[in-house]
Amino acid sequence: MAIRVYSTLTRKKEEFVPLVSGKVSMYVCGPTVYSKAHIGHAMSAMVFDIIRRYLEYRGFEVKFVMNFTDVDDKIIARAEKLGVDPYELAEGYIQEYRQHLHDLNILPATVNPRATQEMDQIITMIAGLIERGFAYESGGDVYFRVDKDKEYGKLSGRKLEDMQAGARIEIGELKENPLDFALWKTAKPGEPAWDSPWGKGRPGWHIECSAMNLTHLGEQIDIHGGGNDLIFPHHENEIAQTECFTGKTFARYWIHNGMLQLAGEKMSKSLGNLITIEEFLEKHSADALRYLLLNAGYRNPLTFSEDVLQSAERGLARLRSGLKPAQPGAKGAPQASVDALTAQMEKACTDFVEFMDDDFNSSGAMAALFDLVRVINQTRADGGTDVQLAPAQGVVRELSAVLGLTLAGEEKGMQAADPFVDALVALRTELRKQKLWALSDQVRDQLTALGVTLEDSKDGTQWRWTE
RNA sequence: GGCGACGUGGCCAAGUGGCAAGGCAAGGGUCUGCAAAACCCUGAUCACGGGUUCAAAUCCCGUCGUCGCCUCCA
Repeated sequence: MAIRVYSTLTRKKEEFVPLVSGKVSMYVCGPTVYSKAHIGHAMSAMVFDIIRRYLEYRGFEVKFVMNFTDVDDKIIARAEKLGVDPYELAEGYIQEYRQHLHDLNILPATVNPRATQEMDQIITMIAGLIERGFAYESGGDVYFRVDKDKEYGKLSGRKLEDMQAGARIEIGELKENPLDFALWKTAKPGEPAWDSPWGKGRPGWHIECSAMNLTHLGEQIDIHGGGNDLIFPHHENEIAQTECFTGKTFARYWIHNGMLQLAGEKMSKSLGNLITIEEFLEKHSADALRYLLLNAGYRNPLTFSEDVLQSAERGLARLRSGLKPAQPGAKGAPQASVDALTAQMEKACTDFVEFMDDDFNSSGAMAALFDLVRVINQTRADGGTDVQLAPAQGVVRELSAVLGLTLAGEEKGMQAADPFVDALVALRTELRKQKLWALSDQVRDQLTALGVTLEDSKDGTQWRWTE
Protein backbone atom coordinates (compact mmCIF):
# COMPACT_ATOMS: atom_id res chain seq x y z
CA MET A 1 0.00 0.00 0.00
CA ALA A 2 1.16 3.41 -0.84
CA ILE A 3 1.11 6.50 1.27
CA ARG A 4 -1.40 9.09 0.19
CA VAL A 5 -0.84 12.76 0.83
CA TYR A 6 -3.20 15.69 0.46
CA SER A 7 -1.54 18.40 -1.55
CA THR A 8 -2.76 21.97 -1.39
CA LEU A 9 -1.73 22.44 -4.99
CA THR A 10 -4.24 19.94 -6.37
CA ARG A 11 -6.61 19.97 -3.38
CA LYS A 12 -6.62 16.21 -3.54
CA LYS A 13 -5.01 13.25 -1.91
CA GLU A 14 -2.27 11.92 -4.11
CA GLU A 15 -0.15 8.87 -4.04
CA PHE A 16 3.17 9.69 -2.47
CA VAL A 17 6.01 8.99 -4.86
CA PRO A 18 9.25 10.77 -4.04
CA LEU A 19 11.62 12.03 -6.70
CA VAL A 20 14.26 9.56 -5.69
CA SER A 21 13.04 6.17 -4.57
CA GLY A 22 13.47 5.65 -0.85
CA LYS A 23 14.45 9.24 -0.15
CA VAL A 24 12.40 12.25 0.81
CA SER A 25 13.42 15.88 0.66
CA MET A 26 11.28 18.02 2.89
CA TYR A 27 11.28 21.72 3.61
CA VAL A 28 9.23 23.39 6.29
CA CYS A 29 8.99 27.13 6.86
CA GLY A 30 10.37 27.99 10.25
CA PRO A 31 9.73 31.06 12.33
CA THR A 32 10.75 34.65 11.89
CA VAL A 33 12.73 35.15 15.05
CA TYR A 34 11.68 38.47 16.46
CA SER A 35 9.78 37.41 19.56
CA LYS A 36 8.95 34.41 21.66
CA ALA A 37 7.47 31.47 19.83
CA HIS A 38 3.93 30.42 20.68
CA ILE A 39 2.17 27.09 20.64
CA GLY A 40 0.92 27.71 17.12
CA HIS A 41 4.52 27.47 16.01
CA ALA A 42 4.86 24.39 18.15
CA MET A 43 1.84 22.86 16.48
CA SER A 44 3.24 23.35 13.01
CA ALA A 45 6.66 22.06 13.98
CA MET A 46 5.05 19.06 15.64
CA VAL A 47 2.81 18.23 12.72
CA PHE A 48 5.76 18.03 10.40
CA ASP A 49 7.75 16.16 13.01
CA ILE A 50 5.03 13.53 13.05
CA ILE A 51 5.04 13.33 9.26
CA ARG A 52 8.80 13.10 9.19
CA ARG A 53 8.90 10.41 11.86
CA TYR A 54 6.27 8.42 10.06
CA LEU A 55 8.07 8.60 6.72
CA GLU A 56 11.19 7.38 8.45
CA TYR A 57 9.21 4.59 10.07
CA ARG A 58 8.06 3.60 6.61
CA GLY A 59 11.65 3.30 5.54
CA PHE A 60 12.34 6.58 3.82
CA GLU A 61 15.54 8.44 4.34
CA VAL A 62 14.33 11.95 5.06
CA LYS A 63 16.34 15.10 4.55
CA PHE A 64 14.48 17.65 6.59
CA VAL A 65 15.21 21.34 6.25
CA MET A 66 13.71 24.02 8.45
CA ASN A 67 14.84 27.60 8.12
CA PHE A 68 15.12 30.56 10.42
CA THR A 69 14.21 33.94 9.02
CA ASP A 70 16.78 36.00 10.82
CA VAL A 71 16.58 39.27 8.93
CA ASP A 72 13.37 41.09 8.21
CA ASP A 73 11.49 44.30 8.89
CA LYS A 74 10.04 43.12 12.17
CA ILE A 75 13.34 41.99 13.57
CA ILE A 76 14.87 45.32 12.67
CA ALA A 77 11.98 47.24 14.15
CA ARG A 78 12.02 45.25 17.35
CA ALA A 79 15.78 45.52 17.74
CA GLU A 80 15.59 49.24 17.26
CA LYS A 81 12.87 49.54 19.84
CA LEU A 82 14.82 47.52 22.36
CA GLY A 83 18.07 49.22 21.45
CA VAL A 84 19.85 45.98 20.69
CA ASP A 85 21.70 44.58 17.73
CA PRO A 86 19.28 42.82 15.34
CA TYR A 87 21.64 39.90 14.81
CA GLU A 88 21.90 39.28 18.51
CA LEU A 89 18.17 39.57 18.93
CA ALA A 90 17.62 36.97 16.24
CA GLU A 91 20.37 34.74 17.57
CA GLY A 92 18.82 34.74 21.02
CA TYR A 93 15.44 33.67 19.73
CA ILE A 94 16.99 31.02 17.52
CA GLN A 95 18.70 29.44 20.48
CA GLU A 96 15.50 29.62 22.46
CA TYR A 97 13.53 28.04 19.63
CA ARG A 98 16.02 25.20 19.35
CA GLN A 99 15.56 24.52 23.04
CA HIS A 100 11.78 24.54 22.60
CA LEU A 101 11.98 22.01 19.79
CA HIS A 102 14.07 19.81 22.00
CA ASP A 103 11.68 20.16 24.92
CA LEU A 104 8.77 19.36 22.64
CA ASN A 105 10.46 16.15 21.53
CA ILE A 106 10.72 17.39 17.97
CA LEU A 107 13.57 15.77 16.09
CA PRO A 108 16.26 18.20 14.97
CA ALA A 109 16.23 19.12 11.30
CA THR A 110 18.95 17.83 9.05
CA VAL A 111 19.82 21.45 8.32
CA ASN A 112 18.65 24.77 9.80
CA PRO A 113 19.65 27.35 7.23
CA ARG A 114 19.31 31.05 7.90
CA ALA A 115 18.47 33.85 5.54
CA THR A 116 21.60 35.78 6.42
CA GLN A 117 23.78 32.86 5.41
CA GLU A 118 22.18 32.50 2.04
CA MET A 119 23.04 35.81 0.41
CA ASP A 120 25.05 34.49 -2.51
CA GLN A 121 22.30 32.15 -3.58
CA ILE A 122 19.65 34.83 -3.06
CA ILE A 123 21.53 37.31 -5.22
CA THR A 124 22.17 34.69 -7.90
CA MET A 125 18.46 33.91 -8.07
CA ILE A 126 17.37 37.53 -8.19
CA ALA A 127 19.89 38.28 -10.90
CA GLY A 128 18.67 35.26 -12.85
CA LEU A 129 15.07 36.35 -12.53
CA ILE A 130 15.91 39.83 -13.78
CA GLU A 131 17.81 38.36 -16.69
CA ARG A 132 14.81 36.26 -17.66
CA GLY A 133 12.46 39.19 -17.40
CA PHE A 134 10.65 37.92 -14.31
CA ALA A 135 11.95 40.73 -12.14
CA TYR A 136 12.98 44.32 -12.41
CA GLU A 137 14.91 46.85 -10.44
CA SER A 138 13.22 49.99 -9.30
CA GLY A 139 14.86 52.58 -7.13
CA GLY A 140 17.24 50.12 -5.49
CA ASP A 141 14.48 47.60 -4.84
CA VAL A 142 13.89 44.57 -6.98
CA TYR A 143 10.37 43.30 -7.61
CA PHE A 144 8.96 40.13 -9.03
CA ARG A 145 6.79 40.75 -12.08
CA VAL A 146 3.66 38.70 -11.43
CA ASP A 147 2.18 39.40 -14.86
CA LYS A 148 5.04 37.57 -16.46
CA ASP A 149 4.36 34.34 -14.58
CA LYS A 150 1.38 32.67 -16.21
CA GLU A 151 1.00 30.23 -13.36
CA TYR A 152 0.94 32.82 -10.62
CA GLY A 153 -1.89 32.04 -8.23
CA LYS A 154 -2.01 28.32 -8.84
CA LEU A 155 -1.34 27.29 -5.25
CA SER A 156 -3.81 29.59 -3.56
CA GLY A 157 -6.34 29.35 -6.35
CA ARG A 158 -6.49 33.04 -7.06
CA LYS A 159 -6.60 34.96 -10.24
CA LEU A 160 -4.62 38.11 -10.74
CA GLU A 161 -7.73 40.01 -11.81
CA ASP A 162 -9.58 39.04 -8.65
CA MET A 163 -6.74 40.13 -6.48
CA GLN A 164 -6.28 43.41 -8.25
CA ALA A 165 -9.88 44.19 -7.51
CA GLY A 166 -9.17 43.84 -3.81
CA ALA A 167 -9.43 47.11 -1.97
CA ARG A 168 -6.71 46.43 0.52
CA ILE A 169 -3.82 46.55 -1.87
CA GLU A 170 -1.88 49.76 -1.89
CA ILE A 171 -0.13 50.78 -5.00
CA GLY A 172 3.53 51.21 -4.39
CA GLU A 173 4.91 53.82 -6.68
CA LEU A 174 7.96 51.71 -7.32
CA LYS A 175 5.95 48.74 -8.56
CA GLU A 176 4.70 48.17 -12.05
CA ASN A 177 1.81 46.16 -10.68
CA PRO A 178 0.50 46.46 -7.15
CA LEU A 179 0.78 42.69 -6.77
CA ASP A 180 4.46 42.60 -7.58
CA PHE A 181 6.40 41.65 -4.49
CA ALA A 182 9.86 42.55 -3.28
CA LEU A 183 12.81 40.30 -3.91
CA TRP A 184 15.30 42.84 -2.65
CA LYS A 185 14.80 45.86 -0.48
CA THR A 186 17.17 48.76 -0.42
CA ALA A 187 18.54 49.48 3.03
CA LYS A 188 17.96 52.59 5.02
CA PRO A 189 20.97 53.96 6.88
CA GLY A 190 21.83 51.87 9.91
CA GLU A 191 19.89 48.83 8.82
CA PRO A 192 21.54 45.46 8.22
CA ALA A 193 22.61 45.38 4.60
CA TRP A 194 24.46 43.28 2.09
CA ASP A 195 26.15 44.33 -1.11
CA SER A 196 24.34 43.50 -4.30
CA PRO A 197 24.25 44.56 -7.95
CA TRP A 198 21.36 46.84 -6.93
CA GLY A 199 23.14 48.49 -4.05
CA LYS A 200 23.13 47.73 -0.36
CA GLY A 201 20.03 46.06 0.86
CA ARG A 202 18.42 42.91 2.17
CA PRO A 203 16.31 40.15 0.69
CA GLY A 204 12.54 40.10 0.67
CA TRP A 205 10.87 37.47 2.77
CA HIS A 206 9.94 34.96 0.10
CA ILE A 207 13.18 34.72 -1.82
CA GLU A 208 15.13 33.36 1.11
CA CYS A 209 13.08 30.19 1.22
CA SER A 210 13.48 29.67 -2.49
CA ALA A 211 17.22 30.13 -2.15
CA MET A 212 17.54 27.85 0.84
CA ASN A 213 15.62 25.13 -0.93
CA LEU A 214 17.88 25.41 -3.93
CA THR A 215 21.02 25.29 -1.83
CA HIS A 216 20.09 22.50 0.51
CA LEU A 217 17.61 20.35 -1.37
CA GLY A 218 18.00 21.22 -5.03
CA GLU A 219 15.74 22.52 -7.77
CA GLN A 220 12.98 20.07 -7.03
CA ILE A 221 11.81 18.78 -3.67
CA ASP A 222 9.26 16.29 -2.47
CA ILE A 223 7.42 18.00 0.36
CA HIS A 224 7.05 21.66 1.18
CA GLY A 225 5.23 22.40 4.38
CA GLY A 226 4.04 25.16 6.64
CA GLY A 227 0.98 26.65 8.25
CA ASN A 228 -1.96 27.28 5.94
CA ASP A 229 -1.63 30.98 6.58
CA LEU A 230 1.50 30.82 4.47
CA ILE A 231 -0.28 29.61 1.36
CA PHE A 232 -0.73 33.15 0.22
CA PRO A 233 1.34 35.08 -0.36
CA HIS A 234 4.42 33.33 0.93
CA HIS A 235 4.25 29.95 -0.75
CA GLU A 236 2.62 31.31 -3.84
CA ASN A 237 5.52 33.67 -4.25
CA GLU A 238 8.03 31.00 -3.45
CA ILE A 239 6.70 28.81 -6.22
CA ALA A 240 6.71 31.71 -8.64
CA GLN A 241 10.31 32.61 -7.91
CA THR A 242 11.69 29.11 -7.93
CA GLU A 243 9.84 27.82 -10.95
CA CYS A 244 10.56 30.91 -13.01
CA PHE A 245 14.20 30.60 -12.09
CA THR A 246 14.64 26.87 -12.66
CA GLY A 247 11.96 26.25 -15.24
CA LYS A 248 11.01 23.12 -13.31
CA THR A 249 8.22 22.06 -11.00
CA PHE A 250 9.27 23.00 -7.51
CA ALA A 251 7.64 20.87 -4.79
CA ARG A 252 5.71 17.70 -5.53
CA TYR A 253 3.50 17.93 -2.47
CA TRP A 254 2.43 21.04 -0.62
CA ILE A 255 1.32 20.20 2.90
CA HIS A 256 -0.30 22.77 5.17
CA ASN A 257 -1.42 22.43 8.73
CA GLY A 258 -4.53 24.10 10.12
CA MET A 259 -4.39 26.90 12.63
CA LEU A 260 -4.55 26.54 16.35
CA GLN A 261 -7.69 28.22 17.60
CA LEU A 262 -7.83 29.94 20.93
CA ALA A 263 -11.31 30.98 21.99
CA GLY A 264 -12.51 30.61 18.44
CA GLU A 265 -9.79 32.70 16.89
CA LYS A 266 -6.52 31.94 15.26
CA MET A 267 -3.65 32.33 17.65
CA SER A 268 -1.20 34.80 16.21
CA LYS A 269 1.30 37.41 17.07
CA SER A 270 -0.71 40.15 15.48
CA LEU A 271 -3.88 39.28 17.38
CA GLY A 272 -1.94 39.02 20.59
CA ASN A 273 -4.02 36.09 21.82
CA LEU A 274 -1.13 33.75 22.22
CA ILE A 275 0.30 31.30 24.66
CA THR A 276 4.04 31.01 24.37
CA ILE A 277 5.72 27.65 24.27
CA GLU A 278 7.45 28.62 27.46
CA GLU A 279 4.16 29.26 29.24
CA PHE A 280 2.68 26.07 27.95
CA LEU A 281 5.55 23.90 29.08
CA GLU A 282 5.47 25.35 32.55
CA LYS A 283 2.07 23.78 33.06
CA HIS A 284 1.82 20.90 30.62
CA SER A 285 3.85 18.17 29.03
CA ALA A 286 4.99 18.09 25.45
CA ASP A 287 3.00 14.88 25.15
CA ALA A 288 -0.19 16.73 26.01
CA LEU A 289 0.18 19.10 23.09
CA ARG A 290 1.15 16.27 20.80
CA TYR A 291 -1.83 14.25 21.91
CA LEU A 292 -4.06 17.16 21.01
CA LEU A 293 -2.68 17.24 17.50
CA LEU A 294 -2.75 13.48 17.09
CA ASN A 295 -6.33 13.34 18.21
CA ALA A 296 -7.38 15.55 15.31
CA GLY A 297 -6.63 15.92 11.64
CA TYR A 298 -3.61 18.10 10.97
CA ARG A 299 -5.35 20.05 8.23
CA ASN A 300 -8.28 21.23 10.32
CA PRO A 301 -8.31 24.06 12.79
CA LEU A 302 -7.49 22.78 16.23
CA THR A 303 -9.42 23.87 19.28
CA PHE A 304 -7.20 24.73 22.17
CA SER A 305 -8.61 25.19 25.65
CA GLU A 306 -7.96 24.09 29.18
CA ASP A 307 -10.80 21.58 28.95
CA VAL A 308 -9.40 19.95 25.89
CA LEU A 309 -5.94 19.87 27.41
CA GLN A 310 -7.21 18.21 30.50
CA SER A 311 -8.92 15.60 28.43
CA ALA A 312 -5.62 15.10 26.60
CA GLU A 313 -3.79 14.53 29.87
CA ARG A 314 -6.40 11.96 30.86
CA GLY A 315 -6.13 10.25 27.51
CA LEU A 316 -2.37 10.01 27.90
CA ALA A 317 -2.82 8.46 31.29
CA ARG A 318 -5.01 5.86 29.68
CA LEU A 319 -2.40 5.11 27.06
CA ARG A 320 0.15 4.72 29.83
CA SER A 321 -2.16 2.40 31.70
CA GLY A 322 -1.41 -0.18 29.05
CA LEU A 323 2.24 -0.13 30.00
CA LYS A 324 1.68 -0.91 33.66
CA PRO A 325 3.21 -4.15 34.86
CA ALA A 326 1.25 -7.30 35.58
CA GLN A 327 -0.73 -7.46 38.79
CA PRO A 328 1.36 -8.58 41.72
CA GLY A 329 1.18 -12.34 41.94
CA ALA A 330 -0.29 -12.74 38.46
CA LYS A 331 -0.71 -16.41 37.67
CA GLY A 332 -0.89 -16.14 33.92
CA ALA A 333 -3.77 -15.43 31.59
CA PRO A 334 -5.58 -18.27 29.83
CA GLN A 335 -4.41 -19.13 26.35
CA ALA A 336 -7.52 -17.70 24.71
CA SER A 337 -6.80 -14.39 26.35
CA VAL A 338 -3.18 -14.39 25.22
CA ASP A 339 -4.24 -15.30 21.70
CA ALA A 340 -6.66 -12.42 21.64
CA LEU A 341 -3.88 -10.12 22.72
CA THR A 342 -1.59 -11.37 19.99
CA ALA A 343 -4.29 -10.90 17.41
CA GLN A 344 -5.03 -7.38 18.60
CA MET A 345 -1.35 -6.58 18.56
CA GLU A 346 -1.12 -7.54 14.91
CA LYS A 347 -4.28 -5.65 14.11
CA ALA A 348 -2.95 -2.56 15.82
CA CYS A 349 0.17 -2.58 13.67
CA THR A 350 -1.80 -3.06 10.48
CA ASP A 351 -4.41 -0.45 11.34
CA PHE A 352 -1.80 2.01 12.42
CA VAL A 353 -0.04 1.90 9.08
CA GLU A 354 -3.28 1.88 7.15
CA PHE A 355 -4.50 5.02 8.88
CA MET A 356 -1.21 6.86 8.76
CA ASP A 357 -0.76 5.99 5.10
CA ASP A 358 -4.00 7.81 4.44
CA ASP A 359 -2.73 11.36 4.66
CA PHE A 360 -1.32 10.83 8.14
CA ASN A 361 -4.64 10.08 9.80
CA SER A 362 -3.21 10.20 13.28
CA SER A 363 -6.61 10.17 14.87
CA GLY A 364 -7.21 6.72 13.45
CA ALA A 365 -3.71 5.64 14.43
CA MET A 366 -4.47 6.68 18.00
CA ALA A 367 -7.66 4.63 17.93
CA ALA A 368 -5.57 1.60 16.95
CA LEU A 369 -3.36 2.28 19.94
CA PHE A 370 -6.28 2.70 22.33
CA ASP A 371 -7.85 -0.52 21.10
CA LEU A 372 -4.63 -2.35 21.84
CA VAL A 373 -4.34 -0.79 25.27
CA ARG A 374 -7.79 -2.00 26.14
CA VAL A 375 -6.94 -5.58 25.26
CA ILE A 376 -3.65 -5.37 27.15
CA ASN A 377 -5.57 -4.24 30.21
CA GLN A 378 -8.07 -7.01 29.73
CA THR A 379 -5.27 -9.54 29.61
CA ARG A 380 -3.71 -8.09 32.72
CA ALA A 381 -7.03 -8.20 34.53
CA ASP A 382 -7.21 -11.81 33.40
CA GLY A 383 -4.02 -12.60 35.28
CA GLY A 384 -1.58 -11.92 32.45
CA THR A 385 2.09 -11.98 33.44
CA ASP A 386 4.72 -9.46 32.43
CA VAL A 387 6.07 -11.93 29.93
CA GLN A 388 2.64 -12.30 28.37
CA LEU A 389 2.05 -8.56 28.24
CA ALA A 390 5.49 -7.54 27.06
CA PRO A 391 5.16 -7.96 23.28
CA ALA A 392 1.98 -5.92 23.06
CA GLN A 393 3.38 -3.29 25.38
CA GLY A 394 6.41 -3.15 23.13
CA VAL A 395 4.11 -2.35 20.22
CA VAL A 396 2.43 0.45 22.18
CA ARG A 397 5.83 1.91 22.97
CA GLU A 398 7.08 1.58 19.43
CA LEU A 399 4.05 3.06 17.72
CA SER A 400 3.80 5.85 20.27
CA ALA A 401 7.40 6.68 19.55
CA VAL A 402 6.64 6.85 15.84
CA LEU A 403 4.12 9.53 16.68
CA GLY A 404 6.61 11.23 18.94
CA LEU A 405 4.82 10.49 22.19
CA THR A 406 7.19 9.70 25.03
CA LEU A 407 4.51 8.33 27.36
CA ALA A 408 6.80 9.45 30.11
CA GLY A 409 4.70 11.24 32.67
CA GLU A 410 4.65 10.40 36.35
CA GLU A 411 8.07 11.69 37.55
CA LYS A 412 6.26 14.88 38.14
CA GLY A 413 6.42 15.13 41.90
CA MET A 414 9.30 16.04 44.09
CA GLN A 415 11.45 13.01 44.17
CA ALA A 416 13.04 14.11 47.40
CA ALA A 417 9.68 13.54 49.05
CA ASP A 418 9.34 9.96 47.85
CA PRO A 419 10.74 8.29 51.00
CA PHE A 420 8.30 10.24 53.13
CA VAL A 421 5.40 9.16 51.01
CA ASP A 422 6.66 5.58 51.23
CA ALA A 423 6.72 5.88 54.99
CA LEU A 424 3.19 7.21 55.17
CA VAL A 425 1.91 4.53 52.84
CA ALA A 426 3.56 1.90 55.03
CA LEU A 427 1.96 3.43 58.07
CA ARG A 428 -1.43 3.38 56.40
CA THR A 429 -0.93 -0.27 55.48
CA GLU A 430 -0.48 -1.00 59.18
CA LEU A 431 -3.61 0.93 60.04
CA ARG A 432 -5.54 -1.01 57.42
CA LYS A 433 -4.31 -4.30 58.81
CA GLN A 434 -5.76 -3.24 62.11
CA LYS A 435 -8.92 -2.16 60.28
CA LEU A 436 -8.58 1.39 61.52
CA TRP A 437 -10.41 2.65 58.45
CA ALA A 438 -11.01 6.17 59.64
CA LEU A 439 -7.34 6.78 60.31
CA SER A 440 -6.20 5.05 57.16
CA ASP A 441 -8.62 7.09 55.07
CA GLN A 442 -7.37 10.22 56.76
CA VAL A 443 -3.84 9.41 55.67
CA ARG A 444 -5.02 8.75 52.15
CA ASP A 445 -7.06 11.94 52.01
CA GLN A 446 -4.14 14.00 53.13
CA LEU A 447 -1.84 12.37 50.63
CA THR A 448 -4.44 13.00 47.93
CA ALA A 449 -4.49 16.63 48.90
CA LEU A 450 -0.72 16.68 48.47
CA GLY A 451 -1.02 15.22 44.99
CA VAL A 452 -0.42 11.55 45.67
CA THR A 453 -2.78 8.93 44.30
CA LEU A 454 -2.99 5.58 46.07
CA GLU A 455 -4.05 2.32 44.50
CA ASP A 456 -4.70 -0.64 46.78
CA SER A 457 -4.67 -4.20 45.63
CA LYS A 458 -4.60 -7.56 47.28
CA ASP A 459 -0.83 -7.56 47.23
CA GLY A 460 -0.15 -4.13 48.59
CA THR A 461 -0.53 -0.47 47.87
CA GLN A 462 0.98 1.39 44.96
CA TRP A 463 1.22 5.13 44.82
CA ARG A 464 2.06 7.76 42.25
CA TRP A 465 2.06 11.49 41.87
CA THR A 466 -1.31 12.56 40.57
CA GLU A 467 -1.22 13.69 36.95
C1' G B 1 -16.32 42.37 -1.81
C1' G B 2 -13.13 37.93 -3.81
C1' C B 3 -11.09 32.90 -2.76
C1' G B 4 -11.13 28.64 0.49
C1' A B 5 -12.34 25.42 4.60
C1' C B 6 -15.54 23.67 8.17
C1' G B 7 -20.50 22.55 10.91
C1' U B 8 -20.73 14.52 13.48
C1' G B 9 -23.39 12.20 20.82
C1' G B 10 -22.27 16.91 26.94
C1' C B 11 -16.81 18.02 25.13
C1' C B 12 -12.46 16.81 21.62
C1' A B 13 -12.83 14.35 17.13
C1' A B 14 -12.16 10.12 12.80
C1' G B 15 -14.97 8.61 8.73
C1' U B 16 -16.32 11.66 2.66
C1' G B 17 -21.48 6.65 -1.43
C1' G B 18 -23.29 0.75 1.67
C1' C B 19 -25.38 -0.91 8.71
C1' A B 20 -21.51 6.27 12.57
C1' A B 21 -13.59 4.77 14.86
C1' G B 22 -11.28 6.46 19.22
C1' G B 23 -10.52 9.63 23.60
C1' C B 24 -12.60 12.71 27.68
C1' A B 25 -16.89 13.42 30.66
C1' A B 26 -21.59 10.95 32.52
C1' G B 27 -24.69 6.78 34.34
C1' G B 28 -25.00 1.46 35.82
C1' G B 29 -22.15 -2.98 37.19
C1' U B 30 -17.56 -6.20 38.72
C1' C B 31 -13.38 -5.75 42.11
C1' U B 32 -12.40 -3.01 47.00
C1' G B 33 -13.51 -2.16 54.14
C1' C B 34 -14.34 2.47 51.36
C1' A B 35 -11.75 4.62 47.37
C1' A B 36 -8.40 4.67 43.12
C1' A B 37 -6.96 1.98 38.83
C1' A B 38 -8.59 -1.71 35.54
C1' C B 39 -12.55 -4.51 33.30
C1' C B 40 -17.91 -5.01 31.53
C1' C B 41 -22.45 -2.46 29.97
C1' U B 42 -25.28 2.20 28.28
C1' G B 43 -25.87 6.67 24.36
C1' A B 44 -25.46 10.35 18.17
C1' U B 45 -28.90 9.21 11.80
C1' C B 46 -24.16 13.30 11.22
C1' A B 47 -26.41 22.43 11.05
C1' C B 48 -31.07 23.14 8.19
C1' G B 49 -34.01 22.69 3.41
C1' G B 50 -34.26 20.61 -1.35
C1' G B 51 -32.15 17.18 -5.18
C1' U B 52 -29.22 12.84 -7.49
C1' U B 53 -28.91 7.42 -6.27
C1' C B 54 -31.19 0.80 -5.12
C1' A B 55 -28.29 3.26 -1.15
C1' A B 56 -25.72 9.82 1.44
C1' A B 57 -22.97 12.15 7.30
C1' U B 58 -20.39 11.18 2.65
C1' C B 59 -22.27 13.81 -4.28
C1' C B 60 -25.11 18.49 -6.23
C1' C B 61 -27.95 23.20 -5.20
C1' G B 62 -29.69 26.68 -1.55
C1' U B 63 -30.00 28.72 3.56
C1' C B 64 -27.90 29.68 8.28
C1' G B 65 -23.53 29.60 11.34
C1' U B 66 -18.17 29.39 12.42
C1' C B 67 -13.23 30.05 10.79
C1' G B 68 -9.01 31.10 7.54
C1' C B 69 -6.59 33.81 3.44
C1' C B 70 -6.79 38.30 0.43
C1' U B 71 -1.30 43.03 4.81
C1' C B 72 3.29 40.43 8.61
C1' C B 73 1.83 35.61 10.56
C1' A B 74 3.12 28.33 11.82
